Amino acid sequence: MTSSRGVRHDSMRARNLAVVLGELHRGGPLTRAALAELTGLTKTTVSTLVADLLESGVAVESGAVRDGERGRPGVAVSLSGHRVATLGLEINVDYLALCVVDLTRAVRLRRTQPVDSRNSRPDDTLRRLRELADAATSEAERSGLRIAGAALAVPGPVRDGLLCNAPHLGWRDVRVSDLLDLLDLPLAVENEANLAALGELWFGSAEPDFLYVSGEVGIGAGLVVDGSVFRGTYGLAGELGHVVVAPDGPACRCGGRGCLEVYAGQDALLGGAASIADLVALLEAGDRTALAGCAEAGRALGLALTSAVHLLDPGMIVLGGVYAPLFPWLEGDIRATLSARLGQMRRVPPPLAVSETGADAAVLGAAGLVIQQIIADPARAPRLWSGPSSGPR
Amino acid sequence: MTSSRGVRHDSMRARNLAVVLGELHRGGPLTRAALAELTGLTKTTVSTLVADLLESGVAVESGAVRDGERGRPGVAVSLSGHRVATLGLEINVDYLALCVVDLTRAVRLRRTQPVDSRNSRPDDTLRRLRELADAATSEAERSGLRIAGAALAVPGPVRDGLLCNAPHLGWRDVRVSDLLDLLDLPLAVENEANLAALGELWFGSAEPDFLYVSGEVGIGAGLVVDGSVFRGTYGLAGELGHVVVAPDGPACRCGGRGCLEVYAGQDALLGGAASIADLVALLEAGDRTALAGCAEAGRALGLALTSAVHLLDPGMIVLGGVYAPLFPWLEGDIRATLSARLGQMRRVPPPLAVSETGADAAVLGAAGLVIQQIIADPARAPRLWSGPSSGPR
DNA sequence: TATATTTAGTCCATAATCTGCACATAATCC
DNA sequence: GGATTATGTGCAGATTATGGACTAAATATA
Repeated sequence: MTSSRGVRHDSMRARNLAVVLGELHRGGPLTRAALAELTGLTKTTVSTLVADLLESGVAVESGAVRDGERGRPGVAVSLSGHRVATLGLEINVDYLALCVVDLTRAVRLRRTQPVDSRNSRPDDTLRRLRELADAATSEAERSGLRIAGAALAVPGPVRDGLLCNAPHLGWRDVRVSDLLDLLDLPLAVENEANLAALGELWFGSAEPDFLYVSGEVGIGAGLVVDGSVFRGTYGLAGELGHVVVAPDGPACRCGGRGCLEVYAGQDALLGGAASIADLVALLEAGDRTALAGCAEAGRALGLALTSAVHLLDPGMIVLGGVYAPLFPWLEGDIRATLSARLGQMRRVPPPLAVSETGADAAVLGAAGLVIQQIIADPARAPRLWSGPSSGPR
Repeated sequence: MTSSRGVRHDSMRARNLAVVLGELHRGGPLTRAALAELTGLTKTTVSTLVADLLESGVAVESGAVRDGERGRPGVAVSLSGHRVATLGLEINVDYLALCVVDLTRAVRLRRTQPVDSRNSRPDDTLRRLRELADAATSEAERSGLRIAGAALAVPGPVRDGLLCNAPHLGWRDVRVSDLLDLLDLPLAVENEANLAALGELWFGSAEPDFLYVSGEVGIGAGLVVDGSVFRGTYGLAGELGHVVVAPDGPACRCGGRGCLEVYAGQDALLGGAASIADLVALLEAGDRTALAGCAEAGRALGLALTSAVHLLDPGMIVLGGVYAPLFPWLEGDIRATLSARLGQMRRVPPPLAVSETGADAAVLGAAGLVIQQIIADPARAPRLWSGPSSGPR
């Protein structure tokens, strides 16, 4: 809907560069001939584009390829993980996390630092995060990687780079990007649940359509449709935690009543247990109270997900965060509720699965997002085209 | 996420043609100089592109333009409504409808035929619709319009051109497009609520972000974000009617319990009244039962919309269909419920408004959708470039 | 083993399209 | 009436992709 600019020769080339890079990213190593076939460009054009990619170190030739067919073998070209990398950052309630991911989406570095940021001052937390990031950047550069961009996951909705409201941190309207721009990198800021969903997309199940349910202190969800996140109008979509489960239920800290979070948030789940690990131990031991709590949470999740399925139409549902270890005790009730309530509307309810990424889904998704941006428009990535000329020739 | 093809010279030109056309569509009459400014193309390029548009009759020059500034006045160029038009079609439970809309989105023709299609045979209904469409096409062509494409609104979810399930018609898995392709036009098929939302976008409030709530026998909703409809994974998104309002409420025909439709569907609203007009009369007369029914429906809508706001993050909420005439009696309860429940999460709840389009929002949206497709890619519109050569030169 | 066939990748002349500048045009300003 | 300013067009030149010829390197076949 927004105005778009005309295409000139240089943007045509930039686009074709992106198309070639995109195919390399999707299809693993490919010969120039295969790239020509896939993109519809001629072999000549592909050759010149590939030459640019090779020169910049974004791609490498990885030896001859035998198709088992006759004819001259092609030279496989693939993305190079040796030169370009991105930085994923996360601020959460009780830890800071970071990772460095290369162009092939291989994780090159991870760091987690336990920091209790409940009711913290944003400046302090951000300074600490910057120190972490600086150290990681140096380390990455020592191994020949150039950090081309960064993204930050925060536990709350983000609108135009402004963290609107992070209740568990006690932050409100924090312009996070300003405070971190000393990193001298383009920095994207995004909701933790959305980035965790992307983490699951690129580092987990690899299904292109699903709803990632992030069970933390709060409950968020990130919907991925055809490989990209649905953000809604203001980036506030996916607040599964406050979907109405019981109109006259107990009050929720959001001001409503009977929200999902009241029944299935981390605090509700824990009950008497001190931690999720403890809770799992209790469940394994067959503790009545713990089992009943989980069953109630499962039913509540089933109800909220019923509404979510009707409104969002996810391809599948992936449970992550604290729900991952509790999955065996939640699965049955969620599935039963969904099946009963979706009844006539769908032949089968969306499949239900556990997240395949660990606790660091969000940082991974953050780093992966920047990779995606680079693949989508390599010509605009600032640190890609080093040297005297400032872009692909 | 899906593979995309390389850009060649002809696609560069096609894209620029679309960009220019898009600006004309958004910005009313514009001079070539203004177009050059807006698109970033040179005046020369714009001139040649505009020449193509003028020659094909898609655009017209509409006289000199005085900016009040000095300098040579420009010639205003605008979309022409005299040559290209599209056809909007709708099959609903108790009527067939149709409209012809020209490139400027002016409505050139409307037809509605009351037909009770409850438990009908698809073939019969489609044959009747085709007769209507043929007649309208002839009439449009007599006034010099060329129908360049059509879209059809149906009361049920659509997936890949297949009408999956229209409970009120009693249809299931009907390949609607096949049965209508005798029209010899490209035909898109889409859910009634989604198209009604687009109708509201283009022929109503013109806000770029909103959730259109379509109250009919069933309750659907179409979310528009930045001028385009959100469809979910399989095109089933927006089923507001089956969002859970009361987990243990009365059974719904969908198999669930306590769905919104049970409280606020047309049947529930009508209560004893014979029609919506009757109901309005009762409400105006202060009938206790009718008022109580509306209040309950309003509260239920408020609850379902609370969940919808959390999950979809609409810019505003527009009530259409039978809710339009009942708006005065629903507004208060909906607003109160939303405000109370969204409390801490948002500074203000999304604005609530009545639809500005009448009952024919869906047909209008259907015709408008085809217009949008033409604007977005004029080079590919089959009937645009008539004459010996089969495309822009 | 020699030759034909097939496929990969490069070279170069050609074609399509946009740009940049010069220029004619048409209005206002003084 | 001349200076100024802005619009729109013509033409040479730049950029990029194409298409066919050509080289390269493998297998198939005689």
